[in-house]
Amino acid sequence: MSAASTPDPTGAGPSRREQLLAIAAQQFAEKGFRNTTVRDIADAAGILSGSLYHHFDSKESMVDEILVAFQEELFGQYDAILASGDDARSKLEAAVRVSFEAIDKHPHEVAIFQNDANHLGSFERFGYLADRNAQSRQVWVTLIEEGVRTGVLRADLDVTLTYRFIRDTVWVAVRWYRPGRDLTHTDIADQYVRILLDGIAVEGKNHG
Amino acid sequence: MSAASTPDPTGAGPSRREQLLAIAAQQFAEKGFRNTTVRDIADAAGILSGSLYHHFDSKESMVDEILVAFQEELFGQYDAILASGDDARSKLEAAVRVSFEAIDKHPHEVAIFQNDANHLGSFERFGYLADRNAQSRQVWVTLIEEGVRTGVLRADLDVTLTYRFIRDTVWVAVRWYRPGRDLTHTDIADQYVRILLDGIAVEGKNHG
DNA sequence: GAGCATACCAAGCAAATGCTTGGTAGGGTG
DNA sequence: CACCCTACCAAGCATTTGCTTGGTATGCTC
Repeated sequence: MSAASTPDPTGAGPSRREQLLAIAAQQFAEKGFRNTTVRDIADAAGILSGSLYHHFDSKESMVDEILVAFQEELFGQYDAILASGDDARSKLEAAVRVSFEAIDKHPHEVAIFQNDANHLGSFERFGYLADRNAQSRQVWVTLIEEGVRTGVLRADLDVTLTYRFIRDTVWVAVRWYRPGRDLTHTDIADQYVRILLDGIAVEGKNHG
Repeated sequence: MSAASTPDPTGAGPSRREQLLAIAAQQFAEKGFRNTTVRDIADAAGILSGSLYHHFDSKESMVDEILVAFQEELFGQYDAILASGDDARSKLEAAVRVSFEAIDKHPHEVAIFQNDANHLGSFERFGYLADRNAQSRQVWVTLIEEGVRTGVLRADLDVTLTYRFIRDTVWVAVRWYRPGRDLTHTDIADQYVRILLDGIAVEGKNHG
């Protein structure tokens, strides 16, 4: 038990704070933010609930820290894609792939975002969630519109509806995708991109 | 106040029990099952929380009644589609349309199912949720496999992945669809079917 | 008008929950 | 050794939550 109370002087591993955040993220993802008690988190960490308040101000500040860190990483990748000189189809594919990679690397964070962003967003403290949501919409809409303009995507697409279709389809996969099973996130991204772009029907059998 | 405590002898309108269930469904859909308190429901109904227990055994029995009624209606429609003599593509389209119609007519029930089925399913009382989930999977997989067999759908489809793609894409729409706005549920179903079957790319521009 | 059913109130209880307070143990540093 | 920092415990408080209990008002029915 002495190891648990010993700080990490070498700085090699994650700090105790980061360890606790990872544990909290898992709990939040599994049960939702409001349904996770500070005692749940503390139990999972092997300490008492009161001890969490040595590291964090509140339960809210824990999710806050979790979400902000994740979003900064994700949107950094989106920005890089937008700034690249590739054609619209390649950029769209890249954005889908980056998203599935995020599900693979940060499943808890994505799940929290999917399940609790709506509820958390109603508090002033989490107003940035709405901003990030708008930013995400901007990324996808930009890519879709560029695709239509350059003749890569069908001109009769409802851009907003298509945006929702892509967004929902990609992120909702966090509900069933589990790393390390038969299909890798790259496999899934491949097939999703294929369905999204070309549909599931046999080519040339399109109805009018 | 006397009207509220007067039963409906004609049998024309919904019973008080049904009224309260509708109010509960809305609350559950908005805030989730566990995050909705019996006082929330009672407040929305204009009564005290204890009075709810004149009508229902528990908070759980309320969701139970809500979910069972909804599922019976939905799966009755799926069964009718499966039993019809239409071709695979028509049946697949019909199933998608019926699902969007369910979102339109019973948004609260669908939302509860989407958000809380996982959590509720861990209790023995709600074991039927897993059964219904399996039943739903069976419906879609049957339709997809028939489509592949009859040459309507691409033979290289991963059936399971395609099933998840369709299921997620359809039901997650409950998150943003609001009845009575610009797009009707029929409009949305049309476009979703089109994207699903033929993709968003311009025909003949398929890569690979 | 006596009996009964429906719909509700008023009050409260036991458990759970977020958070606080005061204290302890152990290691590093001067 | 004195001092301080990190990490934690022990105990508990105020509030919230699901649910219970005993009672009241209203209208229907015979």
